[in-house]
Amino acid sequence: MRKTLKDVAQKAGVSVAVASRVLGNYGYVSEENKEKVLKAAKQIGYYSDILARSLKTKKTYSIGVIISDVTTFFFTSVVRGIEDVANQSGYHVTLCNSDEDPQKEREYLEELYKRRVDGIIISPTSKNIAYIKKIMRSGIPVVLVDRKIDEIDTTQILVDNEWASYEAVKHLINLGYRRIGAINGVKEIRTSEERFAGYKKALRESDIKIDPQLIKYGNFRMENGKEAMVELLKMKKPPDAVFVANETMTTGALLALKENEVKIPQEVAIIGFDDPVWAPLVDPPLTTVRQPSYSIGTIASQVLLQKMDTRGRKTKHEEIILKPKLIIRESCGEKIKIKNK
Amino acid sequence: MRKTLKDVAQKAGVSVAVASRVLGNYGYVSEENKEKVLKAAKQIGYYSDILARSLKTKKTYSIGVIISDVTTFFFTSVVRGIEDVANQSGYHVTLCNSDEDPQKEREYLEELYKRRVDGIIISPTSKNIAYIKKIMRSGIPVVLVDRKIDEIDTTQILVDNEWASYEAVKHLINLGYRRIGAINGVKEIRTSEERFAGYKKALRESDIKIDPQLIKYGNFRMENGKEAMVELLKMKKPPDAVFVANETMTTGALLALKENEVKIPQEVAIIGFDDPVWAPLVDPPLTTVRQPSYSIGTIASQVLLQKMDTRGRKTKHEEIILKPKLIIRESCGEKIKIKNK
DNA sequence: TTGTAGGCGTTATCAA
DNA sequence: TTGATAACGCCTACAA
Repeated sequence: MRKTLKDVAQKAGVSVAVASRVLGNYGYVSEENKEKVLKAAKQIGYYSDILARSLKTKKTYSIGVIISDVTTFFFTSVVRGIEDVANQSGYHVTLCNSDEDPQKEREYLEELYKRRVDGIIISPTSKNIAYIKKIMRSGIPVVLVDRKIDEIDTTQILVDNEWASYEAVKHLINLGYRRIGAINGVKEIRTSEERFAGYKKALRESDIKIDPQLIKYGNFRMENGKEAMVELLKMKKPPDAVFVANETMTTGALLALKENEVKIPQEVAIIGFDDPVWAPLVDPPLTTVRQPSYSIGTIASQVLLQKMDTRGRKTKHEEIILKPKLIIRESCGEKIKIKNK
Repeated sequence: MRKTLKDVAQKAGVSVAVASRVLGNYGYVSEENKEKVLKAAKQIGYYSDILARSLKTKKTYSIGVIISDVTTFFFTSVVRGIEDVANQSGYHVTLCNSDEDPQKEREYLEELYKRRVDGIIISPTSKNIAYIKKIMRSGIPVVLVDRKIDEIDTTQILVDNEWASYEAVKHLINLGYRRIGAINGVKEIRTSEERFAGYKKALRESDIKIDPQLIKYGNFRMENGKEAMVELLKMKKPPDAVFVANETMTTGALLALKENEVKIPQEVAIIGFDDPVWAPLVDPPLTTVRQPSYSIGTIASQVLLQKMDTRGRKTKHEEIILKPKLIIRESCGEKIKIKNK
């Protein structure tokens, strides 16, 4: 059976209060008793029951993380970042995949609330804003990552999406591409909007007409990227370059290109958001926008830890915006050179 | 402030017992009171406190999962499998990355124990066997995945590693390769041993001498794979094919080949364990051993759920062995054809 | 069908 | 310094 404080106290011949004090490392205890308790605890293999402790102290030393899908490189490294700093401060993280599904997101939020996590880090859909606010009001600090939500007054760790995709598309334009397609994420998500805005801005700036036919929307999933790319390829006049707004859709798009034996970049150039480990290995090495994903995680964790310390104080809307980086490899080639060949 | 059952009861004008009964959905309650309670709970925004409940019921409805690294495709999909079925039964999973570090593994085991998870799924190092047994003895069921440990009497969801790597290496031999290198995982892990055994068996069967110089060991990490491949390439007589024992090391090995501009498979053929989404996209498309990772997860979860139901009954050592599949793409080419070119 | 009250394992107050 | 003892929020005999 599971050992309790009472067992320890009995074994050590002291009261539970004393046992609790030495094991909890607070209050006054004589050296003698301290030793006795420690020894007894070890002997019977006692481990404190966090449930009971939390019930009493109102601290669970756990934080909840809700992201859309651990399966991607981006979130995977955000999570590692979060964990690495949270663990260091003695916090445990419980992870939830919302799969971009507001319903699931809502359920996980409730679950985390019920489990009394001390704080939450979330990459939110835009459908549970009211509930997130409610949770915050109840005293649980929340930090947003990756996706901005104006209505929520807390710290948000973001990436300069518009700037990054602007740079990416401009890169294509500079290389001589003019018919540039885009495979975007779902419209409702701020991140998608921003990346799309960068795309439009770059085209506009170069006086390239925006052709709605070249613009596709997906749900950030592989299949969507694939389908979108297939549609693009099927056009009478397909694009000569494509900007893809995230990692999984890029994988899908590349798969489509492969299956249709389209030469990259000779027939279609491609540039993707997110820079997974395999980007340099594909054929040809993929030019990408690299997000500082691990840093997003560590910063989010640090900010949250701090908020948990100063609980109660009202938090303001605050944005920490990180700059992604364009990693130029070979999937965009150089339109001009290609033409001259 | 957080609402409690008492608040609900007060609001509904009944006793906490009644409120508890309707919210907990058990026992007798009049329709009238049921409605009143439900309404009150909703109005004040009540959510049960799982901590308190768990303390009383001894059930946390959460299971702990310890794997080496969520960052890999293999574990990522094992975890998705686990979660998908656990969630369906109302269980929550808390995830821990041990990074192959026995110390960390031990800490997480303790943490999960303290947090009173109802069950544990672990892909273990071989250093905490005694502690795992102790946890099991205390009544928490444990299921092992991916790595066999003879001394632990519980269900283990495994993959036929020896057979799979035997098939992989035989594939290379059939294609005409004779100088076949191996980049293995750490020796202490059963999985590594088994994969290495398959390699040896295939060579032996074809009367190919096993050259210790061609055999490298890594810690399942990317850098290791890279270094090992570099060493292999530096040999006066490098291998003409290499078998790599897991995904991350394969990534590293491919990176090394790329950086050294080694042509695959003309100069060195390569075959990797694990089949990440990007395998078909690399240059050339990678021949791999695909493990049924998602199934490993779902099965582990199902088995664990069942064990949690029949708690107390003593469990036996039992192995569920799944067959991986060789996915032939182009990274092994055909030695003979290459020679004839 | 309802309500009272004790207990889950800890922490923490207060008197000794 | 120590030890009773009252919470923490919930469940659940048991009595009514």
